[in-house]
Amino acid sequence: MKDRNGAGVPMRDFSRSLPMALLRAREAVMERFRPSLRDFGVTEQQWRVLRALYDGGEVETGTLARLCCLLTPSLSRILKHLEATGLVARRPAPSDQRRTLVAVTPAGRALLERRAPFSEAQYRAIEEAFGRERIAALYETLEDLHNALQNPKS
Amino acid sequence: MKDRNGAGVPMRDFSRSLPMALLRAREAVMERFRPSLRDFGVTEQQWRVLRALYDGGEVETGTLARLCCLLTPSLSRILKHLEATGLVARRPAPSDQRRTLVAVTPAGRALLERRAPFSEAQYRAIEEAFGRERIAALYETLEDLHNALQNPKS
DNA sequence: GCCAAACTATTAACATGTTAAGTAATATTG
DNA sequence: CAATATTACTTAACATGTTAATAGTTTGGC
Repeated sequence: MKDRNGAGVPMRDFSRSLPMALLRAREAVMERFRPSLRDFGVTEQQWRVLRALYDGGEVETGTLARLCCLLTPSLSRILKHLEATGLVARRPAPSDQRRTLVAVTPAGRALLERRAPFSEAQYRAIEEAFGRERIAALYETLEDLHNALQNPKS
Repeated sequence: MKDRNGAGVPMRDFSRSLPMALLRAREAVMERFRPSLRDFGVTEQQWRVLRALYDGGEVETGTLARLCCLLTPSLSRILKHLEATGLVARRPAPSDQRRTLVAVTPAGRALLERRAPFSEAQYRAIEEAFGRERIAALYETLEDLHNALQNPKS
């Protein structure tokens, strides 16, 4: 009898909280990456931004926020910091002065390339501990879940 | 050729970031719960604390932090807030004055019971959108991942 | 061209995440 | 039992999460 209150709606078991389960798993993963982030003097979010900019040229702030799963007020502060430390560069978009284009600088790229091996080593350790195929399946499940919730049946 | 830098360590595709994948999925889930949290005037973390206290009596601060996946400095501030608003009560443990015991108050319990139905409704919607069995399987995978990373082969 | 509406980025305010330092109580050791 | 180490919690400082408000641009009707 989980319903200790008599209100008619039994309280879900705390262990069956989907946000908690996702958070716990994420924390377990992040524990592996935090040491090298700390060693290189960047936060998790700052790294996400640099990482998203590595592949190519300039990206609009709004797009960057979606890519990094950051809200624009957070990204605004992060970019201010990254610009101050010379890791990214910003300029207004020529065609639309409202938009800002962001790009990684050579210094930012150098930082990315120095830390990448440490990150990859942890990925190998994680895949060894949990199984390469299970990790791949998890990626797919998580993406499916995201899509299922993002696009309601309309 | 992903290795655009010549450094010998190709950069992992950004879409294959496990922390990002877990975060994106979690954000998609949380979007469903944020409206009612906001309506009831509690943050996600405050709710986690109340939720963890619902089942029973007094819980030590350190235990509560582990249960809620919060760091103790964060929990310290959250408890101060919850105590000030009368949703929880704290007292020093009789046997060890260093420890603090936390319990939910009747007001806190009332809040829990008022919001619970809204939360459950979202769980039903999520299960309908994604599948009850797939959700159950995901819980298990996430717990396995947590355990695999928590307990290294020693 | 003018004005209201929509859009983009930023700032503000409060809450939390993260690491380091501090404080008080208890446990250990010599 | 006194000096020391350890433990539990808190505080501090800086970075980010979250929501609301603001400022500068652009767009669309008229």
